[in-house]
Amino acid sequence: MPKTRTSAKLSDAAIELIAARFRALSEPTRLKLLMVLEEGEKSVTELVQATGATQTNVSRQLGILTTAGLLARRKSGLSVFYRIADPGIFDLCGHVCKSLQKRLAKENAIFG
Amino acid sequence: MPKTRTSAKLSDAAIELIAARFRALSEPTRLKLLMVLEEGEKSVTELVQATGATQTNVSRQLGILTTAGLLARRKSGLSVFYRIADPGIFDLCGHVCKSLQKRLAKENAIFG
DNA sequence: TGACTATATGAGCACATACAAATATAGTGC
DNA sequence: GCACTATATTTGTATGTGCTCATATAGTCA
Repeated sequence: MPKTRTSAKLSDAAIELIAARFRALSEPTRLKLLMVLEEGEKSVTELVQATGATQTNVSRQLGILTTAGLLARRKSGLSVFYRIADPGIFDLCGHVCKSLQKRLAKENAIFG
Repeated sequence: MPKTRTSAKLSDAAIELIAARFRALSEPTRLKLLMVLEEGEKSVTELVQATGATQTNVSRQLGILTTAGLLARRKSGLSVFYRIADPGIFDLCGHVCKSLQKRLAKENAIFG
């Protein structure tokens, strides 16, 4: 029996969904927001302060992350609080970090 | 003791590297190439046939994936063979798939 | 060398999107 | 209602990039 392949024969629509999820994670501004939110739920104002980005841009990127299903929204009075909807993201980031470290170590070894 | 956060206080440069890796995975054409290559090493011509994309575009996307460190190249005669350099990618795709399935199931449950 | 095949690259178009400035919306308290 | 605050959206601009057509490069074989 052949080794199982996880990604064989996925439909074009499924592939597009996967690509979209990666695309949501492909901007530093959005990654920073996610990392701040790893501490816990935060208001837009807090996120503006934490990231140094403009309010306009923070709102927009939060909207993108929410539409992508990565964040959840909760309104309370004047404020809107965002929180991580899918903690699995951090596993992804962790994997990527490990992979990058391995690659850089290999490149260093060549020139070391 | 607080729960360990994997992504706290990463430098801007590190965050940009992570974003770049996700960006490399954010296009269906490139995901398709990776999935075909999961079967094993393939020439550009084989990849053109397998994906239905133009030769120009396949070459270009293979270049991007190689620069991103996801593929490795091997020349043999007239042909160039590409292979997966970092099999960890498929873990990433698997995680994303599971996450998407969970989300879709939840959305279905709401309307079911 | 010349004809042929496989792959890569340059130029240009079309489209997406990150960002900012200004404005709109929604909620609070007087 | 009015002033005030917090968040979202509209508009415009600049930049990035996926794709294609045409061409260049590299290798094989006669």
